[in-house]
Order: sequence, then C-alpha cells, then structure tokens
Amino acid sequence: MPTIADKPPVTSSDKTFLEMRRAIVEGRIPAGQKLSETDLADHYGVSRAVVREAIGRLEGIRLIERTPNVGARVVALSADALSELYEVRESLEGMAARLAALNMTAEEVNDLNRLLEHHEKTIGGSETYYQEDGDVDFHYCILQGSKNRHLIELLMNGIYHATRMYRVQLGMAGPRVGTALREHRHIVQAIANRDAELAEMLMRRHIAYTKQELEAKLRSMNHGDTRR
Amino acid sequence: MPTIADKPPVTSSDKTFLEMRRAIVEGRIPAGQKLSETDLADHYGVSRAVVREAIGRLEGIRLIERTPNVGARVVALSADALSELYEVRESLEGMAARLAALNMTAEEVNDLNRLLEHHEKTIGGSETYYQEDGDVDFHYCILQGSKNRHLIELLMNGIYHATRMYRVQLGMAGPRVGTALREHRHIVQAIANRDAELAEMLMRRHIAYTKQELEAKLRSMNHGDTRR
DNA sequence: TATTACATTATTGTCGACAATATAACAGAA
DNA sequence: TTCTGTTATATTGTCGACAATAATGTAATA
Repeated sequence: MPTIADKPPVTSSDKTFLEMRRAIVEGRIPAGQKLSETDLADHYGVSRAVVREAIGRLEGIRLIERTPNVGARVVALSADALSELYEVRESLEGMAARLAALNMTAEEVNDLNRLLEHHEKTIGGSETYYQEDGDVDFHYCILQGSKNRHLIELLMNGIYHATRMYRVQLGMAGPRVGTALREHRHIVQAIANRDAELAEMLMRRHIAYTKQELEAKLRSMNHGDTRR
Repeated sequence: MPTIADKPPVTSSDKTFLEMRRAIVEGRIPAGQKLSETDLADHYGVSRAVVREAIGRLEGIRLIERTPNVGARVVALSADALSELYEVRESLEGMAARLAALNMTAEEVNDLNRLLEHHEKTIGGSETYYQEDGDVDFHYCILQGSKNRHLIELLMNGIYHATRMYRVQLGMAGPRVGTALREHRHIVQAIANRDAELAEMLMRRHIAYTKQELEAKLRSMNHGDTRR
C-alpha cells in the first residue's frame, strides 16, 4: 500500500537532479564515467547552471565525486566501497531499529505487523513485488518509527540510493527473499516487545547478511571489470 | 601535534563556503536566520552564483535548510535537534571505534597512545588546549583508524561541524575534561586489545555522556529563546 | 626517439541580466 | 475593523556570455 513517494519536484534543478540520480542508480550513466556539464545541459534541455546545481546535490549524496577545475564523475562500483557503505548502513539502521522500539506508537507497530502479513501472503505467489518495494517499505517504516529526522534524512536521501545502485547494477533478484522475511519478522517482534537492544542487534545482523550476499555476487561477477 | 587541516580552498566558492560555515558554527550568522543571497553576495564580495553554490553545499551538510522559491535559513538550535544529532553520532562513532579496533595498524595504535599521554601531561597545566583540539584530535585519530572513507566523510564534513556549532554557541568549556580523558583511555585500551565489541560500546557511552552534558547545559540556558 | 616548451583547444568557474515566484503593501467590501 | 482580492516589490530560479584553468596537440631541441 504505502510505496514511498518523493515530494514532487518543483524547480527545474529538482527534475534534473532526480532524473540524473535515477540514471546513475540504474546504470544508464555508467559508474565511473566523467560528466560533461555542457553535454548534460543540452541532453536535459536546460542551462548549465541547473546542471551544476544538480551535480552539486548529487555530490552531496555521494553519488558523484568532483575535483575543482577538472570535473565530476560518477562514483565507481568496488568491493571496498560496497563494504564501507554497508558498514555505515548497518550502524545507522541498527540505531533506527533501536529508536523505533522506543518511540513507535502502538498504531505504528500495528501497521508494521500488517505490512509483514501482507508480505507473507504475496510472497507465496512468487511475485517479485516483495523483493524490491516490500523490502524498501519495511525499512522505511522502521526508519520513520525512529522519529529521528536527521537519521531519516541521512538514509533516505543518501545511503539508500547508493545501496540501490549496487542492487540494481548487480542485477539483484536474490534468493534471500524467504530468509529475509523471517528476519523481518523477528525484528518486528523485538520492536513490539520494546526490546531496543535486541531490535538493534537483529537489524544489524540482517544488514550484515545482505552485505555478504552482495559481496558474493560482486565477486562472482568480477571478471575483472571496474570501468574507468 | 596533528591539528587537523582542511585542504586549502582553491575556488572562490570554496572560500565562501568555508567562511560561511565558520560564521554559522560560531554563531556570527545566528541560528534560524534567513539568508539573503544578494546580501551575502556583496558581503563576501562575490557573485550570487558562488553564494548559491556555497549555500547548496551548506545544505548538504545540514547546516542550513532550503525551501524552493522561498530561500535558505540556518538550522535552529533545539533540544530535539541536538538529541537527534547525537544519536546519529553515537551510532557512527561507535562503528568507527569498532572498525578502528579491527583495522588500525600497530603504529597507529602507538600514535594514539602517545596522543593520550600528551593530553595527560598538558591537562595538569589547566590549559584549555585539551578541551577543544585535544578532543577533536582523539576522535579524528580513531576515525581515521576505521579506514572507512564513507564514515570519515560523513563525520568530518557533516556531523562534526553541527556538533561544534552546539558546543561553541552553548559556550562549552565544560567540567567533563577529566572524566572524558579517563573514558578516552579505556577506549584506547580496548582498541589496543583488538576488542571491537568493547571499543564500540565504550565509545557509544562516551558520546552518550557528552550528549547528556550538552542537554543539561541547553536546558539551563533555556530562558525560553529559540530565535526565529 | 624522447622530451621539453609553447600554443591551441576544451572545460569549468564566475558574472550580470532577465524570468518566475513568493512576500508585502494596499484598496475596497462586508 | 477585518477580511479578501489586487497590485507592487523583493527574492529566488534560470539563462547566456566571458574569464580562468586544465587538457591536448605541436614544434623544437637534445
């Protein structure tokens, strides 16, 4: 039901930023590639100023890197970067789960349970629905429950897009669906019991497993290409 | 000895960004204040474009907030925001300590010990040296030891400036100097023993204490003013 | 041939002006 | 007076052009 929506882009820079972000996450602008401001400008039909603003924001969320007087390039996909990213995510989402256990209202816990039930049903039909949106919804729900705006910002507008970049570009339609759902259930239970300590620990494990899965996939695909 | 240095600003936007950041952290541009692009432009003697770029980067660091077609304003100092900030910091620096215990070289551990000894000496002279730079150096050292670039970025270019903003503007020359030093010693010991679990836990406590201290100060000063 | 110095080209950084939007000021009606 | 609708003003968003810097290519020299 509650698939997340970005607030609608109002300014021209917003649109360009969102389009570029999507293109990068989906690999249509390949990892590691140099970005030409003028090229992007007339590709998106806007002025260089708005492209520059978009690039600035993309740098802010660490999807691209910039060196003065030289230019910007999309970050490279690497095992190290993936590892570092997931270490940060483990830390932050662990804290989110902890805070959710403390701060979620009874209603919110109910919603979370309903979400879980919904997933348990739909997963039987072998739909790929759960795989993407379902997982996102789950983590989103807990994150909101933390009631920590700073944390929410950091994950929603930063980490998540980077992780999705790896997921998408590594072609993740992984086999961990069933396992993940079981882990989700335990986390929700801990939150319902207001056991902050346990909720954090379980969430951290959950993310650590996902990390291992991605690393394995990355290794298996690594027939030696890190594009420049 | 190794007080941290930003890499020298090359472009005009860099300088403006750094100056504005400092002005905000030190409260010379007061918290919650609306920012006029034109005013800033001729105050710093640059064009509006560079001010806009600086503002964009300051937004990326969460030192200012922006609403489209309306403008930017410095974030407000509030008990909630402080709390949220320190929850994030606790999480991230805890992870940093954990990783440092795993990844620091023997030399780096030695450096850390030497740093600690140096502080133990200088603290006798009741110099305020330790209070600011010393503490920063300590956390910086461990952060580097984590070897996680993403983590380093997040803390160095984001969280630290926001926390310093509270410290400076609340006039923190706090009484926790001695206590903090003892905590530092325990953390270093855990890292030297390669006890990642303990290092993380001690660091988290250390930060949680600091948070409480700041919250107390904030409450005591709160004669009802959150500036608009 | 390899290398250095210089000139050329392309790309980014900065600027001032115009367009679009929001805020403020004002006038009129209930 | 208070509210509403309209006009005026100020501020932000966008653009194209110029300046400054880096990357490239070329010629001259060892």
